[in-house]
Amino acid sequence: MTPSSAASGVENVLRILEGRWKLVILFHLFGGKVLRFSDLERAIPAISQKMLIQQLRQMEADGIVRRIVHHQVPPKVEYCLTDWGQALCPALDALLKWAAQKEPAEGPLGS
Amino acid sequence: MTPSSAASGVENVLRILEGRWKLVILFHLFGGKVLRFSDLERAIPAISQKMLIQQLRQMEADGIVRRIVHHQVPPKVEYCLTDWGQALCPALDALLKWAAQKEPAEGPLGS
DNA sequence: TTTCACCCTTACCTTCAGGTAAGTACCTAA
DNA sequence: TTAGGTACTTACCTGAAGGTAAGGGTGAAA
Repeated sequence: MTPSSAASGVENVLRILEGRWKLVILFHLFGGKVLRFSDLERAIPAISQKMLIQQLRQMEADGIVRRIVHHQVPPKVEYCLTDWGQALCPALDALLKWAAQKEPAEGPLGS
Repeated sequence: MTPSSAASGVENVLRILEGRWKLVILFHLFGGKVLRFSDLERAIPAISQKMLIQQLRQMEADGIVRRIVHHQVPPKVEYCLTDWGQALCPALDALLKWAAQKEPAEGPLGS
């Protein structure tokens, strides 16, 4: 495994997580929660409808979010995580723990 | 811990890793390797000098890369990872393992 | 006096993620 | 006939990341 191949493997993962709102959505759905489109709008007031649907569609295409359509009037669409999406939790936790390890005394102040 | 605060914690980590070349540089330095500027240029032929230095400087500012200047002519500058930078390895591994877990049979083909 | 290796720095341009604002389609209720 | 709720879609704009190309400073070697 070369540095480049390892890097591109991680890049593929990051590409799934990148996007201004994906992590927020993800954390709202962690724990098996099932939310409607309008629930997510309310939970994330700063997001526009365009962005919300765009991020959800990408996450669905990536296989971390499942979309459930109920054919009703008015329409009802629910979103939840796939098993694979749920499995992200420990990996993100590892990143958080790494961030917490940082030694504060590292002033790079020398000229 | 709210979904938003958890998300922003992870976002701070991703901000360190984002950047077209940072992961490639990171994987070239993993394992305690110490490389000169020109070594990195040779190792990553597609990168421009501007990008190489830009990414290295950001990684240095983030505290994952250490820069060692030898005052010589011609100049000699070496780069290696900090302890904290090395500690990223297992966290990235967790992401890679997560990616490997993905079930192939997930065709979202229904209309 | 010109060339060379090395490590950057600067100016300029292109691309694209993400933002705003408005429109669409459907049926219900008044 | 009009208003309203829900889940999108579309058009347009902006800022920042990243790309290219070129310059700069040093001293040894030729």
